[in-house]
Amino acid sequence: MQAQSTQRWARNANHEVLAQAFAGLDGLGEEAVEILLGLKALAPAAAGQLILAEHDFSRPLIVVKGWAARVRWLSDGRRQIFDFLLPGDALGLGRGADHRSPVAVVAITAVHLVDAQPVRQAMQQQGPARVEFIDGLDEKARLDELRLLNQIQRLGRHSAYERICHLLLDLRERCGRSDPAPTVFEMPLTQECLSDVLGLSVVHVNRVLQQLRRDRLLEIRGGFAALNDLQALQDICEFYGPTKRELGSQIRVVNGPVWAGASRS
Amino acid sequence: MQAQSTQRWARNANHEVLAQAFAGLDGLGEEAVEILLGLKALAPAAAGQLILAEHDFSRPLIVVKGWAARVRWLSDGRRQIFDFLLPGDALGLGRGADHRSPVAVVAITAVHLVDAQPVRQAMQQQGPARVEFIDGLDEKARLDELRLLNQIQRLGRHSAYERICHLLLDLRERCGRSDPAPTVFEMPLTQECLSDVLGLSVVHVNRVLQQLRRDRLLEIRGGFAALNDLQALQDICEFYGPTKRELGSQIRVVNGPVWAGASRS
DNA sequence: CGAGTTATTGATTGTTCTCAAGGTTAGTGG
DNA sequence: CCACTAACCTTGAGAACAATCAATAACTCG
Repeated sequence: MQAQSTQRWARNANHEVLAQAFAGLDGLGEEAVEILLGLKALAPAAAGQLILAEHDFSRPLIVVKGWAARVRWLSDGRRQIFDFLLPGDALGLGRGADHRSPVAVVAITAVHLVDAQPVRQAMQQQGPARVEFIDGLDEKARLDELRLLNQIQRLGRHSAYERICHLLLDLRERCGRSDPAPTVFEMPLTQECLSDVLGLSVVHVNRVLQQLRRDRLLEIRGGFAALNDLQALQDICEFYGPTKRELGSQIRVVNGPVWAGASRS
Repeated sequence: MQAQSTQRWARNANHEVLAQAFAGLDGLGEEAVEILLGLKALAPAAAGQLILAEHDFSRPLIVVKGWAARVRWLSDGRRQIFDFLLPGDALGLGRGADHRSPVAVVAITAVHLVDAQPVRQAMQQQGPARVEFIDGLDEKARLDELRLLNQIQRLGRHSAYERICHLLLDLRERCGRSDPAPTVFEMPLTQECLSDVLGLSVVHVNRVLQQLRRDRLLEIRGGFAALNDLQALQDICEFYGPTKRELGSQIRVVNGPVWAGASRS
């Protein structure tokens, strides 16, 4: 009974969400989609619950609903959030031997998960789904890396003001799957969460948010974020999402020196 | 003649360095090693030269000698270094379609590179080397991600003093392949470089380095770093390298709440 | 309504940045 | 061998940004 109902639930889930874990529907064929639709839901994690502890073996999972955070604690209580897992983000789908997670994963809102073990199995066997999954994960891994790189840029070289703009532009792209992404979207992060992603104190986040509100750039209230002036926001923090695909020329291996005088810090 | 001499150079290169690009020799068989030994050297990049521009298509490369940095510039000249490429680190070996690099790559010292295109080809064909390369890259990707996560922790929640300790412990593990890694190792980064990885000003890096020297913890001079008290350094910044494999229990998907009162920021 | 979480405010302290100058070192050509 | 140059490192003073401490207000949910 229970197993059946959770399975039915997964079947009813929008399979587009699951396909996001492989960077979209494009590359997935009949068999792969069938595997995804067969994935079984796990018991939902309530807000605040630990989904995976640091150093634990990670089981393959895909988030279908809710927000989770990848996080680490220092011994004195300082906390760093590395990034967020949103619907369509996966965990532990690497193809190597079982490994331990370098970070903990915690539910921010209630989080619905499906067990992605069948996907891993399909990737270890021959079949059309194997290559599709591997390629999809590869593309997804590129997006994940880009997100970590953007996070490093925020923390390393952005002011508090810029950090908040940059993060919210980033989240906007991930929240709104519509095209163009909406300027108002659901964003359940508290100021405490924001402070832990952005490496700031809660108090300072609060003050900078007020400043941004006064500047009529963005507003966070009641679990929603509203970006009022996208162009201004982008100019402030030089945000370029994964869609920045203009520029760039031919393959170039070695050019002139570029190092000198480049630092402003 | 030229092609022959560059090829001979690559053949003479320690093939253990190349195998590092796949997380070591363990998983590599006869065929894979043969492919690695056949890789052709490219013209070396001088210190300061651009190896790959941001948004350019990246060609598969492996560093066999020297240090490079993955870096981005903001329009006002601020610079962020994301991480370093050391001998045995690869670039553009993802298996997906050709893609543009999200960051620039710049030589810090003179850098010797080999063209890893044959590796990519081997990964697209059937054969024993295919799986070995894919598995090796997978493991390597995990180490790369760990490095980015550590970098985020440094920038987000560490003081300047802790950042420097943490980075140097990290670099030590990567520089000394011997076991245990030596306490003195070659480390060609200038204080300007350090400031751009660590999100600090050059002046402040200089002052904190002096403090660390006075505290007899570490010393950087003449292209070498000396870590005088590993235990103290590790205690200061809670550094855990990729070898931290103790702890951790069984697979655990959902536990009690852990969120409350966790923030110290 | 009441308890707990989340947001806001003020005052103060501290870390880190900026600007500006001087010193050191290593390499180069005469 | 020495003057010269260009990186690189060091130092001081002042300012800006963000953290901390402490308290109060607003919201949320049962």
